[in-house]
Amino acid sequence: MQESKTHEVTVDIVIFTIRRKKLEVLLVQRGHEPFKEKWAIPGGFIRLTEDLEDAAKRVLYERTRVKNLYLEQFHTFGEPGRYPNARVITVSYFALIRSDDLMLEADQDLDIRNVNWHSVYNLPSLAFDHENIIQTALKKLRRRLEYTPVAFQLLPEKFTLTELQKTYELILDKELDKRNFRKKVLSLSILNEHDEFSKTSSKRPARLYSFTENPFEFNYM
Amino acid sequence: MQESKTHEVTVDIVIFTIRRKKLEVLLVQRGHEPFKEKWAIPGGFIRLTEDLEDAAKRVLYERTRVKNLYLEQFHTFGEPGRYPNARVITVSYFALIRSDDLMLEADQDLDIRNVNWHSVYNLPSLAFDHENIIQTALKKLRRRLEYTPVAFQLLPEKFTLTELQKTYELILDKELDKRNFRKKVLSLSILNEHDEFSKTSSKRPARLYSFTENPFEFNYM
DNA sequence: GCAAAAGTGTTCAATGTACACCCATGC
DNA sequence: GCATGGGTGTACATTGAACACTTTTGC
Repeated sequence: MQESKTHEVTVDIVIFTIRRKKLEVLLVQRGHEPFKEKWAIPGGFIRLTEDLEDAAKRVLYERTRVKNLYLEQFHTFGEPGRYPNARVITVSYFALIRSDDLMLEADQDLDIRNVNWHSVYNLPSLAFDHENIIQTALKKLRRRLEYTPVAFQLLPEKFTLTELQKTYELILDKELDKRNFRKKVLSLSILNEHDEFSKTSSKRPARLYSFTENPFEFNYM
Repeated sequence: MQESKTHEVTVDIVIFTIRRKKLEVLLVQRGHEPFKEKWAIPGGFIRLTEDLEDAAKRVLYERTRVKNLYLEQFHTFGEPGRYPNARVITVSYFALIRSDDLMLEADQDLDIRNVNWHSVYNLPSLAFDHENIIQTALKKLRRRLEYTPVAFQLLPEKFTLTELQKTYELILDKELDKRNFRKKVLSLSILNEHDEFSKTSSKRPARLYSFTENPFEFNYM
């Protein structure tokens, strides 16, 4: 048998956010071969004494300066041909990041020259098998949405029901009925109703809600 | 950063079957340290040019002489402390194997001295984090059962509805209503009704059914 | 006062759940 | 003829899906 020590192991992360009323993923433009100048999802090698999830958090932090977000391992990709001239196995995670956390980004001395958000429904040509990884992440995210109200991870602390519905619609890529959606989500007893109203819309103010649960209790596997 | 090449990568497989009217998993008793004499799930190193799933199939074949069964990657475990004195990341699969395929086992010159089936609800003390891996596999299997009639993978080509129901009950660890179960499963249009009847029971013969679909089309992710 | 988004209920269909008795056979 | 597992249907509750108008505010 060949020695196992010639494998390399990375984490790659599909980072989703809602931005400009679209579901977007964070991509990095590669500065070197292979796939120079192609876009790729953020990733990095796992340190020897580092937990997989910690490695994912670290890579994420390096790219976005965001901590404590929703992170879920969804698949490990390791076809021998997926990486040119090396055997690289990648443990893949997807992350959900709130748009208001993202606002902090500009305050940091982050090098964002070659980092950009792209609509998940209109991706550029991607390096490696990253197209497949993103599509797989999206499928898993949609399925996860059936079980847990994970969309809250993409919203600010307080949000309107319309914002919540739009988030579902962007993830599922289909329109939902407003009355049915509200009835359903209110019946789940996961929302706090506030006496505050959104003034961002220039029309009738919308009631604000927040989420009742600890977001990290959604740990189905 | 430390060099990634000191990681070792394995596949581990939780192999389920229905045996002696129980849901059982295949365990191997370790012959050497660490965890000498403890039971463990089958596993092995991934070869450098080998796909992850092919590695899982190979390990499975080495242990059971069974090919072409249901195999699904469910999680990758890599806590730094999970393996003593080494960093071993394991890509874990669960497999479903038919009891009639298993009958072939005795015909082979397989070394089964330190291999045995154990009820998943009554496991011995296990090596490494394998207890956790098995429990995680069971959760995933149960969830998968909600989507796909994957229990067919555990049954012979032709089976009775009672056998199918028992399989569901063993996986879910709860009793199901006979009339509701039959109504549901017959409404799915996934069964061929045969004019043959089971004679194994010493009472009224039960009609035999088979599965209509290619079992490997259930490739949700 | 009108444009725009917020907010609100009912009807119907489909699905899930609870529940008990007769049937065909082997012995 | 009786013990054993096979086989069957109905009533009710829950959930999901379709569908349109009034309210509140900014301008």
